Amino acid sequence: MYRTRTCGNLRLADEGLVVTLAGWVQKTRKMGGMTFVDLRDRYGITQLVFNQENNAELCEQANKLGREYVIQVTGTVRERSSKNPHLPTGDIELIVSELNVLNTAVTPPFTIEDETDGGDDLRMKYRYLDLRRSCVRKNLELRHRMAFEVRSYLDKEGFLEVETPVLIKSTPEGARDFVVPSRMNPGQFYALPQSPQTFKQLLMVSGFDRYFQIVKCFRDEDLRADRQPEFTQIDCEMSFVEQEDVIQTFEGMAKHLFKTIRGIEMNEPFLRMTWQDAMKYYGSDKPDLRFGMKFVELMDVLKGYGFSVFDNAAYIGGICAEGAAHYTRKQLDALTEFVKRPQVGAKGMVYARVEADGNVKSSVDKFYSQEVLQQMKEAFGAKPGDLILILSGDDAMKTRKQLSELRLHVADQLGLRDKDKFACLWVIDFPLFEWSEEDQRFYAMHHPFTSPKPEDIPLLDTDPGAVRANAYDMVINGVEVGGGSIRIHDSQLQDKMFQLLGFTEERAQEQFGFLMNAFKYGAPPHGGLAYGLDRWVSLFAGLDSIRDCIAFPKNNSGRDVMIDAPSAIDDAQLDELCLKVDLK
RNA sequence: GGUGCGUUAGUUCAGCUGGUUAGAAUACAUGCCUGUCACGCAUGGGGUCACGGGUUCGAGUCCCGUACGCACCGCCA
Repeated sequence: MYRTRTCGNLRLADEGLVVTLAGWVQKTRKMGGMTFVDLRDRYGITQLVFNQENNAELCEQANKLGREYVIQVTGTVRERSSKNPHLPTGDIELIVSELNVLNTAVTPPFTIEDETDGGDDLRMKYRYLDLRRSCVRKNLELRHRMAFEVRSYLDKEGFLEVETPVLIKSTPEGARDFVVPSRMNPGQFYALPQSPQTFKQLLMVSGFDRYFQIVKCFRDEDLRADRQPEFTQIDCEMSFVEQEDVIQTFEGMAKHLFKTIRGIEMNEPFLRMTWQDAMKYYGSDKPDLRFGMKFVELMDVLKGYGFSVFDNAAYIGGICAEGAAHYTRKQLDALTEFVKRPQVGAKGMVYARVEADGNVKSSVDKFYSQEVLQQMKEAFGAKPGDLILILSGDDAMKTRKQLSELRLHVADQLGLRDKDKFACLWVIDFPLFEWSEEDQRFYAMHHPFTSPKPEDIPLLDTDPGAVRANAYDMVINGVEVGGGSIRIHDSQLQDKMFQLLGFTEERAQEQFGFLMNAFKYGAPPHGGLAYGLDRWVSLFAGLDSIRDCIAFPKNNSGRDVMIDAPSAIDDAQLDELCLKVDLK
């Protein structure tokens, strides 16, 4: 037996016990006559003591230990004379009587401590060392516990976990596919699933009724802090349900997670907001509701006073930052620079302070009387000490998105995005279609299997852009943690959808014939949802990037810098697959 | 495809308007130290200043390009 206890669980009550521990040398502190060694394993850190007086030879051995040596020690648990309140095991130490070096280690490239000196790049290259750090390990432990609670909740609700294939068929809609060449079918390719969407719908046709799967999905698109090329979804589907049933079931799961993982009881139903309102009041389909700063439209108030920027605008809107009138000219100029960055794209920003006497002082005073400015103040319900920020533009949707960026930026500056505060929201009634100027056609906003709201079905022929979908997203703190829809289960309606999306009958048959055929054999009404596990975990862990809750993530350009993938393959492999690489 | 920031010791960084031998902290090595836990003290080794080109009497520093990293826009049904 390599060990009888772990480095995390010895306490004062264990005093006098003779135990054997095994782990990694975190640090040695040589005091001359005595040496302290911090021994680390997955469970914690235990201090080992070697004393020259007791055993000179052993102490000499301990002095030769390097960082990250793997050792096994046997010794007696003793109460410390000077305790360390920062460690759970800080009341005790191990008086070592036997030391066995199981393996040596070269000096690691960064310190393996919570406050590491290593940069992200280096940590990813040596991820196996990074994962020894307790703060990273804790994220994976949290991930495990969350996945466990998800299974526990869904099992109790009667869901079955069913695995669906990873080698499937490429579809042109949506994200780019990762593809895998087939050796046995030369010139043909599998695609990795962007989601198990069609399979879970087929399972509904098969009568499985309640399905879920914690499953890897793949999208070959550019990455972000919250986007990896392979990511994990909690994918769910239910039969004989309406939107309300799905929302209730998965709001229940969210509450279960908040309760079991974070100890937060959420008794109130989550807020719901239509997509229209989300865009109108927050300029985003995933508004962060931890704070206010709801948009106020100012077309009626500020138009027609000779300020040409506003007079020619298709949209004028603003936000009110409570108590932010202390912003200096320099800070306001920086905000203007922020909105003028190409990533935001506004032309400029107008600001107005509400002063102590209630008067409004704005950057465009010469165009507006105090009377008009007071009307504006009323529109916001602004108080003395508040700061009003206004954007305008000739494209209402674009301007709202810019205002949304500004809102989030100001909230960050004012410290309003508290990671321990959670604002949960359902965004509902998404549009069914999105018009693409570039391709001059409609695309499905969610996916082509999303059903329209029954009352909007007549609009399919007259005004497809106005059709609302039975689709819903769950948004927490401005993060889209999941989304879903009630699906089309009628093959004729599905035909019509493909038609509107510009599919010829042949192509629809070729791409999705298997699903449409299945629907002819008695498809039940069904719908579902998929949660993003990585986003849920990083939200609960308070992380800025989902990378830190993934054991072996990809970097910004989709590379695994540890194993150095992707990589070229040799000619024999290419020949076998009948492939030729032509790097232009 | 685009924008911004960055690349200097094992690591994290400083290095101003170009000017002797490129620094600090930490890590590492050696020695001292019997209650440390960010131990302390002393000494020491450690650099292709990412790469290529240009400007200049002279480039870590200025300019152009490339590569890589991070964040973002486009993209992500």
